[in-house]
Amino acid sequence: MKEKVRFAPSPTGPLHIGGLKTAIINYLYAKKTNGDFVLRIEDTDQNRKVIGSEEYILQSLKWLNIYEKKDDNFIKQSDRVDVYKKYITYLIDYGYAYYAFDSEEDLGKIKEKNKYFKYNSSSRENKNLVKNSYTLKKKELEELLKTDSYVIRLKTNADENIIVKDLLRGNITFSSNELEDKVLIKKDGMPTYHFANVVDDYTMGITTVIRGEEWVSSLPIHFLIYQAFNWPTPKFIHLPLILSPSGKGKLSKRHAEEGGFSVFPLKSEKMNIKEGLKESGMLPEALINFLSLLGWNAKNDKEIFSLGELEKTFNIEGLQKQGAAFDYKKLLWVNQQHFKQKSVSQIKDVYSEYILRKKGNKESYLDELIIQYGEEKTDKIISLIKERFVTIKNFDDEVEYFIKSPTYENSNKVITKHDENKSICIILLDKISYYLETEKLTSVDIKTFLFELSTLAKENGAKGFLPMQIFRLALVGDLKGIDLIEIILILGQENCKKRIESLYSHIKNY
RNA sequence: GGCCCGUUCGUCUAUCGGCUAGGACGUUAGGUUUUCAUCCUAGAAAGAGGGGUUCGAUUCCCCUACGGGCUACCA
Repeated sequence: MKEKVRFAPSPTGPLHIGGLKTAIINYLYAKKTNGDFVLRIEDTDQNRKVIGSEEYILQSLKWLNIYEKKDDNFIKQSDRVDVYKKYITYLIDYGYAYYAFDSEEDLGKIKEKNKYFKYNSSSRENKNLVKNSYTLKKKELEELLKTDSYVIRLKTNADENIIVKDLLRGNITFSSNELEDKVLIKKDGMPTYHFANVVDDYTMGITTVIRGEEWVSSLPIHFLIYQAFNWPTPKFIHLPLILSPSGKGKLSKRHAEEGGFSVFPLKSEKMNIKEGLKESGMLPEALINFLSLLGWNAKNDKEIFSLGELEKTFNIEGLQKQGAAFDYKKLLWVNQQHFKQKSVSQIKDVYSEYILRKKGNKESYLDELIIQYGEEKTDKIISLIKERFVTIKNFDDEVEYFIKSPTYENSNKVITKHDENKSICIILLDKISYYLETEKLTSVDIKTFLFELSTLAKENGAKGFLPMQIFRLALVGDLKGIDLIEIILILGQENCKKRIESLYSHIKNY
């Protein structure tokens, strides 16, 4: 039978890496088994809905390149209320579910008196405690049903062992006495997660349910619903949770807001996330790579995978049982590795998209480079700097000194106010200036010249690398950046001359 | 508190009873690079504790401890 899996987020906020990981594993499982991957929006709680988050989820998955909405791969629970109504009728008619009229206040009071109160076989028929199909007289019941102010609960039996198989964890045994008669249909007529989930998974033909570990405890409830309908259960895989970077507790929405663990920014009346992983410069393929390896491994030492490689290599056997802490530094490293594999034109695409999202395409250093240096030289620059990227944010830093004349705030790193030091620096700057006037720049030529300068510096009691430092300082404004000779060649004679003069006048005023 | 799940370097993990416990991130020390980044080499760093089973347990079983999840008319 063809496999079919689903990713079923609720639109209550941004997609953060926990949800992302579940989505990715579902996707990989579908790919590996040649099955289908569908999205289901679980929006049965109208109160917690955050406007914009459904669109947000769609965008995130599209950005990751693992899902695009079509007619046959998308479902929304709020559109299916009639379906749930139809199925709940069956459960009522056959005695698997019943009406209950206890208000939330009533139940609160009961729990206040008895901390260990459970709404199940132990209390269901207690007339002094609860109001439901079992405790009310027929007439009373019919009257109350007219008010529409009731919930429908699942009827659980006493003293049963419920054994459910999880593909990762094996058989898990629950005692029905520990369960409660969970609400299936809420007072507002909407189904709860438990009910909608089972009905949907069955009617959609889901073969394997892959979801987070937080659902293990409601597994027996779901199992009982399948049993009541006499439906076959799908296979279950409960993925370990992603822990907060400290390793304590699962990653929460709070972390998403504070730590940038969501995909995009999201602004709504309920939350304001300013920066997502995308804005922080992550590549989608790197994020997928990193998240897949958080709780899964290919039983070898390979760390860097393309999406295609993951699709081929993924298997259930490599899935981990214990929770894994989110390690931002390792994500950065994975991101860097992916950048190294990018071509120049890919880098340009990534940057353009990044800057468009960030600044609405204003202040694009890529555009600026092309204006100042032309396509060919721009490509040359990118090929030289891309090795150095950890995130796409590095683009601006690496390129800035090609675009703007440097300020010399950091000149004291090389040139001190000591007369001796200052005077040799001035001599060297003079030499460089003269050289730039007279010589034509070629790589070999510059090398020879720098070697001569080095000798000169040493003769004057300075370090041999001082000329390089001064030259770099003049061009870059700091002791950083790509190979000096490359910088000289890219900037060209005129630019170099200007910057040398500029540094010259700067230190004269020391 | 109850129920369920889990437990190998700081972190992610390998090991399917033979271990001098391997790799990766991070970290430390060197080296390459005129600089920064990269890169290279080396180092420190772990099977929670106690019982079994076994010739032999990180590996299998039990107990304890610790961590996590759930305990809503939220998902």
